[in-house]
This record gives sequence, structure tokens and C-alpha cells, in this order.
Amino acid sequence: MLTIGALARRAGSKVQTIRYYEQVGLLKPAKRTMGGQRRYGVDDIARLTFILHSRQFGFSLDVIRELLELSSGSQGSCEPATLAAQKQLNAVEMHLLLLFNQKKALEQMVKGCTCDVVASCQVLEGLRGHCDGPLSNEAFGGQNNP
Amino acid sequence: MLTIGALARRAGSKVQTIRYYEQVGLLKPAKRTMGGQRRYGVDDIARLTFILHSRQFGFSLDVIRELLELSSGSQGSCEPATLAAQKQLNAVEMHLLLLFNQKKALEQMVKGCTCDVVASCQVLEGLRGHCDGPLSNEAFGGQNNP
DNA sequence: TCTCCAACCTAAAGTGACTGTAGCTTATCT
DNA sequence: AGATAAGCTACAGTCACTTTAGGTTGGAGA
Repeated sequence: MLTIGALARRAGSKVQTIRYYEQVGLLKPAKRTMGGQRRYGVDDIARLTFILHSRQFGFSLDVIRELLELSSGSQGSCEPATLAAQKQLNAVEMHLLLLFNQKKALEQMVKGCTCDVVASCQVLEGLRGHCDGPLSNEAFGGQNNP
Repeated sequence: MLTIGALARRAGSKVQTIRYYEQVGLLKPAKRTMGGQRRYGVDDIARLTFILHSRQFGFSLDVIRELLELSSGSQGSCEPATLAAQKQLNAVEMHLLLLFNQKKALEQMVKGCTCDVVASCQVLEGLRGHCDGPLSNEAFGGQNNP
């Protein structure tokens, strides 16, 4: 039986996070000592680990709730899981593209600025939007009016 | 003189976002009609555009506040701007690395799951943490206990 | 047994950057 | 004059936690 602190250390999370997960129903209410302190067993370690891993993959808590439910029964199709993973993969790929564009534009700005004065600073010019680098609004999927 | 709606269309933002930026002090309080409606001029378009661009680069509103102040005076060194851009670039690069690892691990999970049943699903196995792919906790910079 | 203190508890507020809602007022057009 | 799109304020909600305040418990040493 672990205290909440021991569980946190074991799983690599924070104490508050564990209490939060219980509060929102991702972890079932823990057993308590007579004094009211939480105590955890092996199952709880596994469940928390599952949640933390899923978070690292970027899944939302709502999706994780479904994945947990799916995982707890060993019967049935795992299609919802692969579907969720595929969806998450798509989201990650879109995010990657966005960040990659940000990176390129930031690099250009930083590299381009050899000046020392505000008036001719490439960075500030870039932010004002007079640059015609790879980061005009369209590059971000912005929806400006013509 | 533009209404708030016209400004939003022009700059590619939402009406509420403009009001929010005014509220938190990124945009100065707009001129008002006798009836209390906001009216905007050319300067306001430029300032809002600056903010929106900066947001697309991932700068926080606090940083944008400083960049705006820097940009408004044309005297002085632009070093704080290049410094902020460099810092943002570093953050973006770290984020990219993280996402790239997520992507690889998700791909592996999705590709690996040829099964149909929960019991042997690669996705769920991956989330449980029994995978030894490129996504053990360390890959994410997690701080687990030994 | 007593005391001490780290670790635990709850409830509530704060974070960032908006977004959404309710209920009202204004500007503009016919 | 009436209709209605667009504006207004104030406040609550989002997500996934984190922080704070103020109080309680459990286990170890004296």
C-alpha cells in the first residue's frame, strides 16, 4: 500500500495531479486510512501509468477515459483505440507542420537581424508583417479577408 | 474609421479577441461613438496585425506587450527583440522534438496493431507502457524515479 | 507517552488565451 | 417608424493542471 506521495514518485507524476485525476474520475476513489489518507495498490500504479503515458502521447483526458474503459475489458474490438491513435497522429502531424513553419520563420528573422536598432530590425519588421518570407499569413492557414 | 467587426475582418481575427486584447491592455482603449461603440483607425489595424503575427510565431501576450513597446519607439537597440525571438526559437525546437517523438511512437503503435481485439492491441499495450519502442518515458524527458 | 514535523487533507482560486452566453443598446437601412 | 444586424457589458466556461490557505494525520525519535 503506497501513500499518494510514494505513488507519485513511483509513477513520475505530482501528488496534486493524482488527486486531480481522482476528482475528474480518471482514477477511482482511493482506499483511505482511518484518518482519511489515500492508500494505493498495484492496480492503481498501472492505471496511473496508463494515464501518464497517454498524456505523453497527447491524448486528452476525455479520450483517455474511453481508452481506459476499453483497456479494462479484454473482450471486444480495439478499433476505437486505433482510431483514436490515428486521429491523434493526424493532429500531431498538423501541429508539427505549424511548428516547422514557425521555426523556419523565426530562424530567418533571427539570422536576418544584423542591425542593432529598432528602426531597421528584421525581427520587428517580420512581426509587423512586411516580410515576404515563408511566413505570410497563408503559411499559417490564417483566414484574412482580401 | 472601422467598426470592431470591420477591423476583425480586415485583420483576420475575431471581434471578441479584439475586445479581449483591449481588456488586457495590448490594444489601447478604442475611440467611441456617442453611443459607445468602438471605432478604429489605421494605427489600430497595424497594432492588431502586429499582435496577431506575433501570436502566430508563438509569442506569449506578455512578450508581445514588450515587443510592441519596443517597436513603438524607433530609437534604441533591438536586442530584446532578437533575444525574445531566439528564446522562442529554442522553445519551438524543443516542442518540435517532443512532437516528433510522439509522431514516431504513434505511427509505430498504429502500424503495429493488426489485431482486432483489445487483449492484444498494440495501441493499448503501448499506452500501458510495456512497449520498448522509442517512447519509453525517458524519450519524453520524464522524471521517473528509479 | 509525548512531541515534532513532513506529509497528508479539502476547498477554492489562479493560469493563459481566448470563447461562449445572456440580456441589453445602437446604427443603419427601408 | 420599424426591423435587424451588429454592437455593448459582465460573467461563466474551456483544458489540464498548479497554487494557496489553513487545517489534520502518521510515524519516528526522546
